[in-house]
Amino acid sequence: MKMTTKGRYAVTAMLDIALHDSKGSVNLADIAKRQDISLTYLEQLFSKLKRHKLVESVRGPGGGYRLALAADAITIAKIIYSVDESIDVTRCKGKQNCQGNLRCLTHDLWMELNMNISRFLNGLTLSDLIKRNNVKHVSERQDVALLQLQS
Amino acid sequence: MKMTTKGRYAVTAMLDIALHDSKGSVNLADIAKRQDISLTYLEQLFSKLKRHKLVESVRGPGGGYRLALAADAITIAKIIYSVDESIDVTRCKGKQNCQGNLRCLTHDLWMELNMNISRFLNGLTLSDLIKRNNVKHVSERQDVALLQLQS
DNA sequence: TACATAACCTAGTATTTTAGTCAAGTATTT
DNA sequence: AAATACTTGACTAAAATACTAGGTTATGTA
Repeated sequence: MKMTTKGRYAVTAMLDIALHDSKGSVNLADIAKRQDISLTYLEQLFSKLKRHKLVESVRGPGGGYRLALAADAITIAKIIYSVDESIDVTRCKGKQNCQGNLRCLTHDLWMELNMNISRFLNGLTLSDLIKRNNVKHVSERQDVALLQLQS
Repeated sequence: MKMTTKGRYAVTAMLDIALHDSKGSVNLADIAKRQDISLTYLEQLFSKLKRHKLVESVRGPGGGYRLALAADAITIAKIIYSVDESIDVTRCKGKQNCQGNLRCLTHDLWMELNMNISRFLNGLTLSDLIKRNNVKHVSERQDVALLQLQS
């Protein structure tokens, strides 16, 4: 699998929006501060998230991003897929040409692992995460920190 | 997670030994040919596998490597861990210092994914893989190919 | 209308990781 | 002694990652 900061940041940022979308839209500068992610890097990620129709943008003052779907319709798998292009652990991308033009000895093993990971990430949505106590606590801590920063 | 050719090659090579250990020991040159892996690269991997006591080496002519444990006692997780050092998807390596010195918003999510992957890879041994029909078929094909190469 | 705000876009780049190679060993069997 | 096979460590090209810089465009507000 390819599990990089790109995927981690994307999930974190999407979760941040889900937690703060009471105000209509959330701007990237706030997410950047709350989550300690570079603003310009976030912009790149959101260009992909928008292309995959997971968010909608509102331009101009007071604008920002909001979820394009309900939080319980956005799975973690979709988010990671949108920015990382793939969550594949095989070398051949499932094409079975890992040894010459045939399957390598462990091809099916990696395919199984793929399925296992996919099942987990597909079965988990943003709304599932929001409900969790640890997420609530961390989010509250971040909100307080941002307020102190601005005062 | 870090799932690279290192881990994939290691599992493939270990499986190759498990499939051919009737002769006492298997030398790396044969594995390299059967599995299309660079010999010197394999040497590096086996130095780690030996250090982690998954294989034993037999030096001198006719030597090679053999499993240090029964095939049903060697899990895929152990093999990957031996060469890749970790199958972790968090950024903080589980240390909870992903945001300053505190947990980031998605820390627990990645820990859960870690557990999920670990459960799968820990529950699967070399002997499980040997029993599979697709592994048998690919292995037979590789043996025939090696014989033709040598004649 | 001007201006501030925030999304949007295109390059470029430093750093890290990966996937190896190369060379010079050491140990063991025949 | 000679052949075979494992051992070790340093080195490297190429790719991927994680950014930064510097702009443009759209839109709401004074």
